[in-house]
Amino acid sequence: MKIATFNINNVNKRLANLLAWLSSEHPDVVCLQELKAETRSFPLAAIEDAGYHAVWQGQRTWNGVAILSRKPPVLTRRALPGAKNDEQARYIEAAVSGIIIGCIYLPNGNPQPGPKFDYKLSWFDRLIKHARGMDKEGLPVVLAGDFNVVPDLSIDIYPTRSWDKDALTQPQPRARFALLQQEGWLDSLRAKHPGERLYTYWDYKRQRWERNGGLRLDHLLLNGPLHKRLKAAGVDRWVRGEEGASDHAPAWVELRGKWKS
DNA sequence: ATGTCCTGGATACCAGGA
Repeated sequence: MKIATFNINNVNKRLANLLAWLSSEHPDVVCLQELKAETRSFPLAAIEDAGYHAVWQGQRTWNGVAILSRKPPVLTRRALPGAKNDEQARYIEAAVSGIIIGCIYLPNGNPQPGPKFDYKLSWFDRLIKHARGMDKEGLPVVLAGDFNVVPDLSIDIYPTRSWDKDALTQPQPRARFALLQQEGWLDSLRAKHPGERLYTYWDYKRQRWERNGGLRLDHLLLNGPLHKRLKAAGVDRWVRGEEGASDHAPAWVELRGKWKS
């Protein structure tokens, strides 16, 4: 069972890229971020034609998240709990094949310091709290998405000082990511590729893709009940090199065990 | 500081977000 996360950076603008990747890699479940489409503008017909069911939460202009699945996902949430007036479409959750899939688009947080960075940190705190609650219930959970965090500055970003003041590299969000790991959420790409430079995002600016100036921002975290099932993990880098590509590439995990309905 | 890509609102570019 292959579960992937892909910041598509406008699902309608890059629909051809998405469909090409789906037909080539055949993920069973896909978490999408940055749909940049209103709920009614989600390209459901094309996604169904490609063999997927979907649940999604759209928003005009910004954000937007979706979960695609070869078997019908059972929607469990369309927002992250813990805030009364958070209108931003950054979280959707569904059960697929006995696994809870949390699809995450964590706030970018720039510029920092400032209110956007504060929002990033409070959103992250809400995520940690919700993750604890789900873990306590003993269900297998995958938290997959664009966390907008570079976990380890020595290996998850190309050698540079350019991002030193950026919200993606600050100690506060990195400490929160580390806390999730301490609480049993396995960083599956890192677990399968210790010591290896892995990137999932390359800025459009300054030929970052051509120079492999990447950052690892997209993560798939597994709670305890899934650790033993982790078979493989990787990044579909080729997607970033296609015409009209998103600035992110898909990241994925392969889990052992039957794909059950 | 720069660079890219895209949207939206006010135009016939520019601000803003990522």
